[in-house]
Amino acid sequence: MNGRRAQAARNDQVILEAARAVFVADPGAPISAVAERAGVGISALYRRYAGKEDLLRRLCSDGLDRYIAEAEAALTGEDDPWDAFAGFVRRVVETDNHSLVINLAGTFAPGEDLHRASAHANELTIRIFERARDAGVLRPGLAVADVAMVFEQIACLRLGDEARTAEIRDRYLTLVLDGLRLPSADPLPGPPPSVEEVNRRWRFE
Amino acid sequence: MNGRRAQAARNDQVILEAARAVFVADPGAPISAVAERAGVGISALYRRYAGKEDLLRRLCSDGLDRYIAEAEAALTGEDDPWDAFAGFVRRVVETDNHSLVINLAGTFAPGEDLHRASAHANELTIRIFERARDAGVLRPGLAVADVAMVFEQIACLRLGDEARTAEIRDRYLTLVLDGLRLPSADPLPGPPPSVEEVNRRWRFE
DNA sequence: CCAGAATGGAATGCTATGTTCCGGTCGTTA
DNA sequence: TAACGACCGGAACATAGCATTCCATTCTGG
Repeated sequence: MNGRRAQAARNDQVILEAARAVFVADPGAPISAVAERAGVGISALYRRYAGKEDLLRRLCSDGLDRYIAEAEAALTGEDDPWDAFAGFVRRVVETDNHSLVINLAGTFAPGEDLHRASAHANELTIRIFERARDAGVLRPGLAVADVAMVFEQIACLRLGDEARTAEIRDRYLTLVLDGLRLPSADPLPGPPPSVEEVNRRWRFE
Repeated sequence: MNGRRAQAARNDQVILEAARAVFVADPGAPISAVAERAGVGISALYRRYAGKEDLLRRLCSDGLDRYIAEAEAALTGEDDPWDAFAGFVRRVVETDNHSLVINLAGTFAPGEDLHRASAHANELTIRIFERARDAGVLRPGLAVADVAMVFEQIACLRLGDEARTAEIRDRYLTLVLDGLRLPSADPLPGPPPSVEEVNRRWRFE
């Protein structure tokens, strides 16, 4: 149970969590900040990842997995289409998932697996969105990609420490969700973002 | 009309505009990017500003002046409290003023004049806000500092080129403003940001 | 025609940061 | 129990990016 092997396994976790925390707070943070936060040396990082880009890819991949898990939960665990939609959005915001994925997009070359995961995430989001739309609880004229933009505009809010930031985000997310749940209101101005527009920020190479 | 003197005067403008454009797009941009965009050499910059920080201060100061001008226009030129409020917010977003001020905050030491201007801007914002609130057109529980957070969450939206970005921002600003104009709705959750919280991001030294 | 303002852009010095390397620690196993 | 090696901390190294300086050159106002 104890021993070098066990510490190494624990470090796997500790390092991932530290990396997540650090890069969510500052996407341009140096590798050394991750090591410091994890309470390990830099070697412990390079033993596990080929380089910074490799770590970033891994974080992003994990982030997508969480997103997918939330989306699946929303599709299977909730009956009311609006509650499923709003709950999903709220949970993604709470876990700060979008901060991570957005901030890191473009800083590394995504692999084939990331593409697939991304496509899957997209598809699930569409299902959640269309279920709500078909139920007639959404403001007219909304598109799936609007959801991504909502994530983005909420994720950029920061105020003081983590707890206060969560509070503030909840505040404005409520505001925005109220604005989305208006079947009788006028459509929003301008063409909605297209999925292609939203995806363009990734570095495809 | 022509000549070295005239070119220099023209360059004053060209450089300021280039700097504004460059730093709005990327707050961490190098000085050389400004020179390139302005089509001048680096010397032309250093002849006018003592250093990067000096230029940033100047940009920020100009930004505040524009903000103040918009605020005063809203207070004197418009009768309806809601129209004054919404129009003001819209114009500030359109000129991308907040992007600049927010992005640059904390990267330089503000001088006494900036403090004064900032206080003035704040005061005008309060007047616009309270006029709308007292007219009963605002959602209950809103605070002045909520306006700053709205600027922030809209300013972080980017999509493709400048024109498309403006469209998208207009789209979500409409969404948010709709959410603010709901006198009968429930108050938003959580304590609103305080002015002090919002100002904390400045580097006071 | 010339003193000097204005400029372009290369040269300089520095900082931040990714990556490598080495000496040390301590389970593990023969 | 003795040596082996996985694992680790962190200093050392190499480099890229950037603010700032410097100087040769251009052009003009008197």
